[in-house]
Amino acid sequence: MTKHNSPIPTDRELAILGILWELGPATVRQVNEAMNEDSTTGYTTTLKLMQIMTEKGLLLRDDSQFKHVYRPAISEEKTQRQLVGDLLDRAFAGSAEKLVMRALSAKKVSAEELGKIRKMLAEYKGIEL
Amino acid sequence: MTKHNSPIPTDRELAILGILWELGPATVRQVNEAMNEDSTTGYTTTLKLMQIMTEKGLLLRDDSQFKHVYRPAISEEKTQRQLVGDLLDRAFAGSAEKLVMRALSAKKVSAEELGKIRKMLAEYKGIEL
DNA sequence: TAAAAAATACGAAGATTTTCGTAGAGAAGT
DNA sequence: ACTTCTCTACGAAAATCTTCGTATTTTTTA
Repeated sequence: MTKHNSPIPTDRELAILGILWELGPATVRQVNEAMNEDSTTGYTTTLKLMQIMTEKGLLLRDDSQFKHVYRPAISEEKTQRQLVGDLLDRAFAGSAEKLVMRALSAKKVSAEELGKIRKMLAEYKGIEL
Repeated sequence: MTKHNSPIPTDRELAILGILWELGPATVRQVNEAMNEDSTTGYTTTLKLMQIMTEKGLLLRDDSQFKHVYRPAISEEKTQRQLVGDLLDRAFAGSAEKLVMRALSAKKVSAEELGKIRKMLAEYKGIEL
């Protein structure tokens, strides 16, 4: 199994990260309420998860106040790179082309978004040397 | 949590699928040996996993011979679409553009592959309206 | 300031995934 | 035929992930 310097978030962990990416630093209560717009998760469930994530190094906690405030320890960008890199290895034998192709058909991208992607790609200069 | 018509393969399951995509229909022994080029997995572990995958509908089994022969029940393409679609939802709030961007930086794509991707994208006809 | 409300800590149950040992059936070698 | 090797079946341990209940502490409210 692949060993990562920073751990790959699990499913629920990623849900929490997504909420924090959107809200910015937030309390357990805020995260739990955002969570419950979709499914229903007990407050202490969310709390426990966030405590574990803090132990794992996925979140940082400001506990100077009674209501602790959490934020991601790793940037959205890096986490996303990690996740997509992981998927690339595990399901696409490293072929970015195939992954892009599948992404387009998985989601029926609009002509507009397709244009944006083309533009982004045209401007994209490989990795700097 | 999202309910899928065909189940999303777990980590180990995906490893097995990847091997079958590469080898074509194969026995447990063959899969296990391919597996052990990376890590070390006991033979019965691989066997059990493949039996479970068959129950789940991820694999098809030809048991007309003593040595059963397995193959994926779902195409590589569809599985990949499912996986990337799932990641799109879970980590990219549905933005294909961001996912593509991250894929490029996750893997340091060569100039050559970048060219191929641009070409594929230029030829790609979005979903017609 | 006492009762109620809200927050954290923590253990442990439940669910899922992964691994393996053992038993027994079928093939192969001598 | 008999011993050995290989295969499948299957139960269950081990590991991981998710959920929640209870106890305790702090804040708020009446």
